[in-house]
Amino acid sequence: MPDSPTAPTASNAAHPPRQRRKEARPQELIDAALELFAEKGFAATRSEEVAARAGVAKGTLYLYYPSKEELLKAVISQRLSSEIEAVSEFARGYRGDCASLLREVYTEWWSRVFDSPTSAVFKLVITEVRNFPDIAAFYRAEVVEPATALVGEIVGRGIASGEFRAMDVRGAVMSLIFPMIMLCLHKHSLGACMPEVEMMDPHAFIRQHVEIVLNGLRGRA
Amino acid sequence: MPDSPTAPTASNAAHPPRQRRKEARPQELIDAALELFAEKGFAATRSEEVAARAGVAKGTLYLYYPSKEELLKAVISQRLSSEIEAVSEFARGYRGDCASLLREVYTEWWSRVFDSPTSAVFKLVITEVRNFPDIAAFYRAEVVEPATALVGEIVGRGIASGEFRAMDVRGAVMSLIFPMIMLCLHKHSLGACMPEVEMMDPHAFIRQHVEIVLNGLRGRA
Amino acid sequence: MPDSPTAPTASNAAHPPRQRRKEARPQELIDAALELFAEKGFAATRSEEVAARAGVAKGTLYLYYPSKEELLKAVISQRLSSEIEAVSEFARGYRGDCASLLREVYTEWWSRVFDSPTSAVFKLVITEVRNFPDIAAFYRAEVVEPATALVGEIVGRGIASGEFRAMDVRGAVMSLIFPMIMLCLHKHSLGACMPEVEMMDPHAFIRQHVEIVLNGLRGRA
Amino acid sequence: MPDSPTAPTASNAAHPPRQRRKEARPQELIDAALELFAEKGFAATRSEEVAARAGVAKGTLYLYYPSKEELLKAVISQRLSSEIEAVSEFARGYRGDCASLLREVYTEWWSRVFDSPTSAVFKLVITEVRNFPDIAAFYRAEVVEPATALVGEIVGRGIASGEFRAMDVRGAVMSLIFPMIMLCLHKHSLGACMPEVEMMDPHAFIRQHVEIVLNGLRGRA
DNA sequence: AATGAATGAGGCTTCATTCAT
DNA sequence: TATGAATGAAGCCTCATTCAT
Repeated sequence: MPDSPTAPTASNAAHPPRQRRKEARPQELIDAALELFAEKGFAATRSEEVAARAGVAKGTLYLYYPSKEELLKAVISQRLSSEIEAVSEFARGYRGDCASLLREVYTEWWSRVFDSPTSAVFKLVITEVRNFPDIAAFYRAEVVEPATALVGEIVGRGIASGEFRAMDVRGAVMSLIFPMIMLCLHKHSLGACMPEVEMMDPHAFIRQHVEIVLNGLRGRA
Repeated sequence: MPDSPTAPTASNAAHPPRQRRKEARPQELIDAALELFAEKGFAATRSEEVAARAGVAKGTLYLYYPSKEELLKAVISQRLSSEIEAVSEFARGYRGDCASLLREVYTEWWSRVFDSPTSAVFKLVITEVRNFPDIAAFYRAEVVEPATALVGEIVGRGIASGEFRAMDVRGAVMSLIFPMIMLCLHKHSLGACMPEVEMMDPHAFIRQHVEIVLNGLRGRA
Repeated sequence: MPDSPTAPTASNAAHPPRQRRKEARPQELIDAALELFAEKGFAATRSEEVAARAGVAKGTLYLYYPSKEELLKAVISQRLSSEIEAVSEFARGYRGDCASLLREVYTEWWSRVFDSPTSAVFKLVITEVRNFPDIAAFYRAEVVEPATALVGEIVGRGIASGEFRAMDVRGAVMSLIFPMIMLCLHKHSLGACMPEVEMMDPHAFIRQHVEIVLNGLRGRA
Repeated sequence: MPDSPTAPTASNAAHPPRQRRKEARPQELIDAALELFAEKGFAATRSEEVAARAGVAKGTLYLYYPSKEELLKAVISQRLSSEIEAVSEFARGYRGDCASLLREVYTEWWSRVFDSPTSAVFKLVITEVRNFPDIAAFYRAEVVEPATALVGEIVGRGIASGEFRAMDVRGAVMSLIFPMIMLCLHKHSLGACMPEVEMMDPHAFIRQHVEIVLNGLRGRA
C-alpha cells in the first residue's frame, strides 16, 4: 500500500538523519564494494554506488579508504584473510584417511565459502589481477600457495600410502579445486543472469565431484 | 608460393596489402579488442587502444563498429560462432565408446581452444555478462546448451550402456568442463601475471583430468 | 616577573591557560590564517589546516567565524587596523625637517612592520583583492589613502619649503613606498623559497633606499 | 536591439562550428590562462574557464597540457623566456654613460613590459612560488639573476667611474627595480579593482622614478 | 575511407560546512 | 563549548564519440 501523498513518512525526508558509526563503516563499505565490484567490475562501478549501497554519502567513503583502488585491495585482502584463517583451523590436526579429509574439507569448508560473499572474491581476483599486480602477488602468496600445499599434501600422502595411484599431484589438486572456483564464478556471472535455468544443486555437485575425483584417483587408469 | 613471373617484384607488397587491409579490418579490430578486453576488462580498455593495437586511428574503429559495446558483442559472438562450428563438425559421426570420444574431444578440440585466442572469450564472458544481458542469452543458447547437450549425451549414453555408473549427468558434465574453462581463465588472469611460477603443463593436465574423471565415472563409488 | 609567593607553582599553568584560550581563540585563528593564506593563497588553504595550526578542531573555527571568507576579511582588517593605529600615533606631532621625519617613519615604523606578521598582509591583499571587492574598498580607504596622505603631505611640505625640488608628489610617494611593500612581498614569496640566496639585509636596504630617494628628491634633475 | 525570437542568428547554434587549429591553440591557451591566473589566482581559476576564454571546450585544454599545473608552468616560462630574449638583445652593445643606459632600459623596455600581458606574470610568480617550488628555481635562474646582473653591472660601472657614489649595489638595483614590479602588481590587483581612482600615469612615474634614483645615486648622501 | 582534433558527459576526489555527540 | 564524522557541491581530468579535413 503506497503512502498517501499527504502523509510523508520518515523516508521522505530530504536528509536522512546523519549517523556516526565510525566502527561499522569499514566493513559495510567493504561488503558493499565486494558486491558491486563482483557484479559490474571494478572500473564500471562508480564509487558513489558503493557509498550508496553502504548507506553513506560519496565523501564518507574517502574518510575510510583513500581511493577506489585502495578500497579494492582492502576488499580482497580482508575477505581472503579471514577465510584463510578459517581453513587452516579446519585442517589442522584432522585425523583419518585422505579421502575422508578431502571429503570433509570440500563439503564443510567449500560449501560454506560458496554460500558466503567470499565466493565473489574469486571473480574479482580473476577480473582484476592484470590491472593491479599487487593483487597477484598477494593472492598467490596467501591463497594459491597455501591451498595448493594443503590439498597437495593430502593427495601426496594418499599416493604414498597406495590409497591413490601415481600421478601428477599438482594436476590432481587442480582437478579438485578448479570446479569449485568455477562454481563461484558461475554464481556471480552467468548464474546471476539466468536464475530460471535449472542447474544441479551446487552442494550436491560439490559432493558428487569430490566422489568422482576421489574414485578416479584410486582405480587403474 | 613464389612470385608469379608477370607480377612486379618488390613493389608487389605495396598495393595488395592495402587492398587486403580493408577486407581484414573487422577481424583485426576484433582480435585487438579481444586481447585488450580480456586483459584489462571492457570498461578499463580505451577504444583508442583497441584501434592502436589494430594499427588504425581512433576514428577508423567507428567506421566498422558503431560503438565500443557493439564491438564487444561482435568479439564474443564472432569468436564463439567459429569455434562452435568446429566442435559440431568434430563430434558429428564419431564412432567408438564414450570414453574414447570424450578423450578425443578434450585432447583434440579443447587443447586447440586453450591455445587459441578463443580462450580469452571465457574470461570476457564471465567478466561482462552481468553488464550486458544480451551476452548471457547468446552465450547460453550458443555455447552452454550445445556443449552441455553434446557432452551430456555422451555421458548419458555411457551410463545407459553400463560403461559409467549412475549419477547426475549435468554434474558429471560440469566435472569435465569446469577445469577446462578454469584453465583458460587462469591463462588470462593470474597465469599472465606470474609467468615465473611453474605449473603443470596445460595439455598434460587436460589429459590427466579426463582420465581421472573417466576413471571416476566408472568405478564403484 | 617572578611568581608571587602566594601563587601555586607548577600547577599554576594548568588552568589559567585554558581560560585564556577562549579569549585568545579569535586572535590565534587569525594569526594561523594569515600565515597560511599568505603562504598558499586563500583558495589553496584548507580551513582544517587553519584550525590545526591554531590548535583547535575543524568545527571550532566555525564557532568563531561563520565562513572561510569572513575569516579572510577579519584577518586583513584586524591586522591593518592595529598597524594604522600605530603609524598615526607615530607621525602625530613629529617636529623636524621632512627628510628626518621620513627617515624616522621608515626606519622605525616600516622596519617593524617588515619583521611583523603584518608584512604578510600585503601579499594577501595583492593576491585576493580581485576576488573580494570588499577588501579593495577597505584597503584603499584605510591603508592607501591615509598612507599616501601622510607621506604625500610630508613630501609636499618639503617641496613647498624648497627642501625638495618640484615634482609629482604622488609619484615621489610611490618611489618611497613601493620598494618597502616589495620587500614584504619578497619575504613571503621568493624569499621564503630560497633562504640560501644572499640578499642585502632588509633593514640596511630600507635605510639606503630612503637616503637615495631623499637625496634624489633634493638635487637638480 | 535584441534578435527577434523567430530569427535566430548564427550565435544561437547549440554547437558553434568546431575549428581545427592545432598550431594556434597552445598560445591561445597560455594567454587565456595568464589572464585568469593573474586575475583570480591559480587555485581559484577553473580549468574550464581557461578553456572557455581560449574559445575551446574543457577537454581540448588537456590535449595540449597534461594538467592545470603544467599549464601554469608553461604560462610562466613561455612568457618570461620571450621577454628575457628581448632585454638581452636590448642591452647588448649599448654605448653611452650609465645613467643614459638605465634611462633607456627603463623607459623603453620596462614601459613595454608594463603594457604587455607579461606584467601579469609578476603577480603570478609572487602568488604561486610557494606552492610550486619549480617556479622558484626557474624564476631565480632565468629572471632574477640575469636582471640583477645586468642592472648591477651598470650601477657598478657607474660607481667605478665616479659617476655614482659608493653604496651597496644590490640595494641600488632593488631601489631601481622594485617599483617597476610593484607597478605591475598594482595594475593587476588594486589597480584593476578601482579604475576610478586617479593615479600618476605609469609611464610618467617610470621616468620620474628613474630620474629620482639616478639623481640620488649621484649626490652626496 | 582514414585521420586525429575537438567535444562534453561523466567519474574520482576534495573540502567547506553541518550537526550529532 | 568543542569535536570530528558526515555530507554533497564543485573541480579536475578521462575518454567515447563526432566531425572537419
